[in-house]
Amino acid sequence: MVQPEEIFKKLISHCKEYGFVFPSSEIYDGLGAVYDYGQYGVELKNNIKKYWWDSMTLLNENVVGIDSAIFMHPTIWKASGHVDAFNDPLIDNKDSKKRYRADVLIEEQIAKYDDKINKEIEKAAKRFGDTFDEQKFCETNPRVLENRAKREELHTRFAKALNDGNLEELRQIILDYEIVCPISGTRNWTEVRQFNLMFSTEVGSTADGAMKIYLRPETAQGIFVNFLNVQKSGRMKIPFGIAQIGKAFRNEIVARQFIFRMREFEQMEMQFFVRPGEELMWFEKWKQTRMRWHKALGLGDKKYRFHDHDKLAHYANAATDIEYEMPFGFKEVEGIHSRTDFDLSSHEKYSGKRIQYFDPELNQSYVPYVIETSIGLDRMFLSILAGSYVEEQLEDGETRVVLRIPPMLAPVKIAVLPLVKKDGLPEKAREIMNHLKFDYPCQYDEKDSIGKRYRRQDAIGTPYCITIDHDTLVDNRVTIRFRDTMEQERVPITDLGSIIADKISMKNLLKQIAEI
RNA sequence: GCGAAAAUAGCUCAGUUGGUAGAGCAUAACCUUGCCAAGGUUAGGGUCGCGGGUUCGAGUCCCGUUUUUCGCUCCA
Repeated sequence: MVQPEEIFKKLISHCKEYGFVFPSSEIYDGLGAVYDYGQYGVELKNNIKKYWWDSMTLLNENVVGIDSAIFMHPTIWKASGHVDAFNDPLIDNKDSKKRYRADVLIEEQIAKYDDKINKEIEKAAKRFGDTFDEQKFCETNPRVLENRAKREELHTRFAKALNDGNLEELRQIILDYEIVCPISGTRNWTEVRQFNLMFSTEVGSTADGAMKIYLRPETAQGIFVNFLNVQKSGRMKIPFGIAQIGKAFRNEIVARQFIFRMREFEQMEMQFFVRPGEELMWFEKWKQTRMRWHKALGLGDKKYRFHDHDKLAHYANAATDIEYEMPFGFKEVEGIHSRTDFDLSSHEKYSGKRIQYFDPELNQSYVPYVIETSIGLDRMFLSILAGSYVEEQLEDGETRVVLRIPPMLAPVKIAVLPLVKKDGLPEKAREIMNHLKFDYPCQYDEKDSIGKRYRRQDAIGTPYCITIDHDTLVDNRVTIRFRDTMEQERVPITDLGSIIADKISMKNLLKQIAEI
């Protein structure tokens, strides 16, 4: 029994060896958590995009697409909450391995001085009864004075460090005041780090005129800020959706597990705008629709599950993940969130523009509620490879490595193989390929034995191999060999199109999810 | 970010107490063969992740660093 962990390692090797995924900048030692897609990877990825895009825009009359810029006005990220939510100075205790906000630790220390002072005052108040003069006591009692001075000194230092954004000073304060970890009780601290999720850059050439902008950490905001544009120019009526595929960037501190968590990644998002009060009904509807989309690929229904969120984000009133069983456990591939009117309202507030929809049936205006479906394209890619990669034991004891990629997503659909590279077979093969290549991604191969060529195609997931032999020259029939069963069938060349077209047609896949 | 492990050819790996860099598969050419990783001949490909140190001498020992995997942590 091969461990899932082993399979994952093999899958990563396979991705590199067969041109699906390469580490970025590899000849310069690589760049952490960034990957490039190779010649077959990009085809698979494009096919996944097409499946998603068509399922959104073709199957739903009321869903349209956009492609917004990665650069956006910086205020957008204030409105979305991304700027404020991630500006905390954090510090780790190496013994307990717990992470704290450095400013909170210091504030707690300040509170301790306050406690000490208050205790002195309470004690004195009990002792002196009605004659107790708190102000005078505080001005004369040495212990109170000492604690007050220390508190004041700490507070001044702390305020200055915060103001200057001086992270080293924050750490020094924690060391100087001998602040310990509440759990381990030790002072074994790491550096203080500012966790900023967003990558920033500058627009404008000179330091004076330069404006700090961020690479988008999600594609959703590009849809929200274009809500009015699309609604008005497309004469869209609620409910309707806007779909988008694009890159997003997050400066993850821990980015790992191959392409599962990358710093640069691609999202496929659809924001569906609905009447307030109807959002949970639509949430449920999209939950089912999206799960159907996943399961239609045929990787196995048991590999998918919902994970409903108990703790909801500040903007959501319902949320679930669609998880896929990766070699390293069930992991989120897609998120479906009921985002309420948080985003549009926030943009109304920050932009000063009225972002509302006049509903003729209700005869009133409102800020629409939003159901978001957001899928990580790279994770989807990984789930398909993980679900397709098989090391198969053959009857003769040999093993073959085969990628059982759903045929409509496979990077190469057909391999055209002359049985031998002489006697006019290559010429005949070329002739057949020249007919097929306009409709299907084909690959021609005449090197090595036929068996070896079949295995090479198995390794990149090509569903159909067509072999041209000596008889072909006479009867115009070829052997078609099927990837998954290894079975062969002899068919007329003229039938090839009809045999293959059906099986790799995206249309049939879409029909599957539309009809239910 | 903390801790652990690893890094040698495109891939998987070997490399003896420190003494001139290896295999299998893959790639390319030719011969032979022809339906599931065939055989033969030949060729290309590695400053052993990078930088220091110890040593007469380092792939091998020590330190640092980068990258990857795993555990913990984080993921609005």
